[in-house]
Amino acid sequence: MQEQNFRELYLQTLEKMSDLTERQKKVLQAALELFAAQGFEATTSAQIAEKAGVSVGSVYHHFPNKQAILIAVLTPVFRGTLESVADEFMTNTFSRGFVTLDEFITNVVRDRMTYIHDNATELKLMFGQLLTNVQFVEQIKAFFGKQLELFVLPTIERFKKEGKIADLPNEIILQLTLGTIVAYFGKLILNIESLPIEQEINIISTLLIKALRP
Amino acid sequence: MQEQNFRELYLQTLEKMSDLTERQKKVLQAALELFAAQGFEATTSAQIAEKAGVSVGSVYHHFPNKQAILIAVLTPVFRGTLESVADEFMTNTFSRGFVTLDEFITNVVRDRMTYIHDNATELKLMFGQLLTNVQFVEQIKAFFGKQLELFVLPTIERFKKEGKIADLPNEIILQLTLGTIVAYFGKLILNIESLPIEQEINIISTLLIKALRP
Amino acid sequence: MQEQNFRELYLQTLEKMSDLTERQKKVLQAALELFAAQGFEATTSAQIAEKAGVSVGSVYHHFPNKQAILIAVLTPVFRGTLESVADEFMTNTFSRGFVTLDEFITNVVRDRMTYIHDNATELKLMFGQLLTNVQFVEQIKAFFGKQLELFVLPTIERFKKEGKIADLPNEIILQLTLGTIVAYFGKLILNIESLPIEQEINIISTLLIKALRP
Amino acid sequence: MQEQNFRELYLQTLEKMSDLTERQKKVLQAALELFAAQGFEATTSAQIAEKAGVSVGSVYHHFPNKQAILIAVLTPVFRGTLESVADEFMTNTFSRGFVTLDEFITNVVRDRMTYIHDNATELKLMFGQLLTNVQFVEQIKAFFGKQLELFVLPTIERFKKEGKIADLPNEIILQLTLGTIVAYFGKLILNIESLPIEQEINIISTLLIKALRP
DNA sequence: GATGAATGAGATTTCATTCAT
DNA sequence: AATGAATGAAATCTCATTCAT
Repeated sequence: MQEQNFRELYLQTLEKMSDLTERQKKVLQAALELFAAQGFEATTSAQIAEKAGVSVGSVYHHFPNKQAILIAVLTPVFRGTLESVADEFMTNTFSRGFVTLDEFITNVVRDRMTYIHDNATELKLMFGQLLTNVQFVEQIKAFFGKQLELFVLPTIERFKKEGKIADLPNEIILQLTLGTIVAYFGKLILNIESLPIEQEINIISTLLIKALRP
Repeated sequence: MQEQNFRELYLQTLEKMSDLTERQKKVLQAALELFAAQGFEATTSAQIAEKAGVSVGSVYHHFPNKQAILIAVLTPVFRGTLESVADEFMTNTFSRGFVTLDEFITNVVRDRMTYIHDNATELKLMFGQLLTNVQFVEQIKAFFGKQLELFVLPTIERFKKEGKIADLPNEIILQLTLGTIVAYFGKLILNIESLPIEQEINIISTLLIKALRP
Repeated sequence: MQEQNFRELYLQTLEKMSDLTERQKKVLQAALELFAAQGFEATTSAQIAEKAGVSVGSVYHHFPNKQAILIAVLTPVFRGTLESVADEFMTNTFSRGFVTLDEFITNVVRDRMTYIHDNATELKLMFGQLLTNVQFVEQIKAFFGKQLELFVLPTIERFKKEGKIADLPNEIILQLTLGTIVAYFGKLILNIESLPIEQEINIISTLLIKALRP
Repeated sequence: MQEQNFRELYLQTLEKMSDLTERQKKVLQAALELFAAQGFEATTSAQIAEKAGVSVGSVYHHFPNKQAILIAVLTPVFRGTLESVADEFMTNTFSRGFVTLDEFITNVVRDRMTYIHDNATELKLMFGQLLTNVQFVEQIKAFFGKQLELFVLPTIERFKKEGKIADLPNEIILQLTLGTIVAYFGKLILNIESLPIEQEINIISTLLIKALRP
């Protein structure tokens, strides 16, 4: 991966992402599934073209190279995973003016676990990239850090002040909460049977609340 | 990846793993680092040879193909990750006949977090394979499942009977515990600052104990 | 380059060259500049279309293929370079009934150096083709040979008979004269500073006259 | 042609040029002939490999890309064309302490025309590159300029001081001399019959001497 | 006529693997 | 055993040309 071009390609790609043709969407969908299943390097242009039902030349007519396809695929995942934190937190969780820790935790758990459940393929690709793509790690960290600063940490601080949550370092609270939630993704990947998602959400929420209560 | 040969190659490789020459160790170390950093597919034989300070021909003299190198690298990781559960659990934890949940949890957390801390590179490679290597997933599941059946679950059951732990489904207990522990690996990967490991172990243990107490 | 079609394409192209649309002229101008700067092979249809400000499809609407564009571009160059010899020689030089070698040489030098000066791009393309395009070489030779036979050599012979020029083989006279003139093109290509063209013409003419005098 | 890398590739290539294997020489010889006959862009790796009697992979084992082959081919041409000016001028011409303009001109003409006669293929490639390769033009100019400054111009100046040569601008003297000599190359390219080379040298020398005498 | 998306043939390049030394 | 040159199969990418709109 030519890492030096990542940012440049990213910006170029973003421009074109607003109005994708039907064909481009098919290519991206095919690429997403293949990248997630086999990894980026192990996926060939020919496989993408075939799965998308177009010619290889057509793939390259719309995207300058394979890396651009990766970026075009990652961008919505990236946004969906992280920007939605802001949107959904604000609209679903924070904006409702939660008073109890219970409601807060339950909502966060429901929100994120549902997201994981609905977007397992996208997340698989994202995790794969986190392991080997240094540039991507930086982008994720920058974006994720900002979201935390803006939305999550202030809420946790508020709970601390109100004495509704144990006085733990924020990083530990996040490690416990997110770790437990992300472990749900691990179960999906490993194809381990789970309880029905609604039940999972309830039990996990209860556990986390118990752990975090002062 | 020629998946049909995985098991066969694995067995062949195991045989030779007992007495590795100096040269072979250098190759495996180089391969480990490159696979972890770039992924298996993105790593070329030439890179491995160069990093190991040997010729390409030499690499192929000791290993029949690139996949065999992967297996040879993965095997100790695999064992180190999972077999050690047995060893260490039995020698350090279980065999001592713990009576309190506190001691049990604290020991598990210390054991696994220390392992993660000391073997981040190996684990990175393992996670990468978990995402794309179906055969590997099966092996991991089989092995991990057996270890759980043999050592971990009986202990948890014992605690349940003794009323020392909340009456939760085992999978939830594991999700909470392992998720929180594995999140420590996430921090390492993302290069996020942590507390000193001793402190992390203490706080995390305390939190998990609090969550799991009846 | 499909050489077998060159002549056929050439004849087809000639027919259409008399009445070029505005669009076709833009395409040919763009192609001329790109072919001269980068060479024929290194220039893509897309580049021509873009530089001409038209679509790729439009280029192919007017010309059957890339080679036809080359021919359409070369033809006027070809004619401009060689047919003009006839025109200009007859109207400017020969028809005036020169009596002195001085006037003859000075006029030839002025005529050709001015042409080179005004058509450097076209000539660059022509020289490029002379190096690699066998068909083109044949055409140039045939055409050039005819012009020489008809206009230039008779004049030289006349001068010889009149004792106004040294008794040298014609090919040597041409080598000296044309070589020195074409070297002016070399200076342009290499971006080497020259004297003002009027001065160049005078000095070069003087030198050639001195060399060719009996 | 990725022009930004030309210099870098050039330097890398030079290092390896000192000890070429038999196989590399065959590849370079094949490439030289094909590039000269068809041009760089029109020559495929497969053609080079076939003509050299090796596999395509083998070509790329020794040269990182097609451009590196071009550079490796051009370098000796470049050197042969220009460095030899220094060597041969010094050993054959200048060092003999010529006293007459006649001997000087005759030697230069013989030296360069013989070189052209013996290296027409190499020169064809070089001229082709001069037309389209900006980087190469710069290298040629720099090198050629230096050779002129060091060897040729001082000699011309000496002749001027001694009153053995007409008082003309140096650039004009070069244009006349080199133009006439290079025109010999033109004849070869156009496949125009010449006199026997010894005779050509004599007549051309005589003409140039006549033109340059005070 | 005009457009530019689509394509397929082919070019460049990569790389795991083999093999002569 | 060790080396690294050699190879062929396959991957990425390019581009002249076609064609539906």
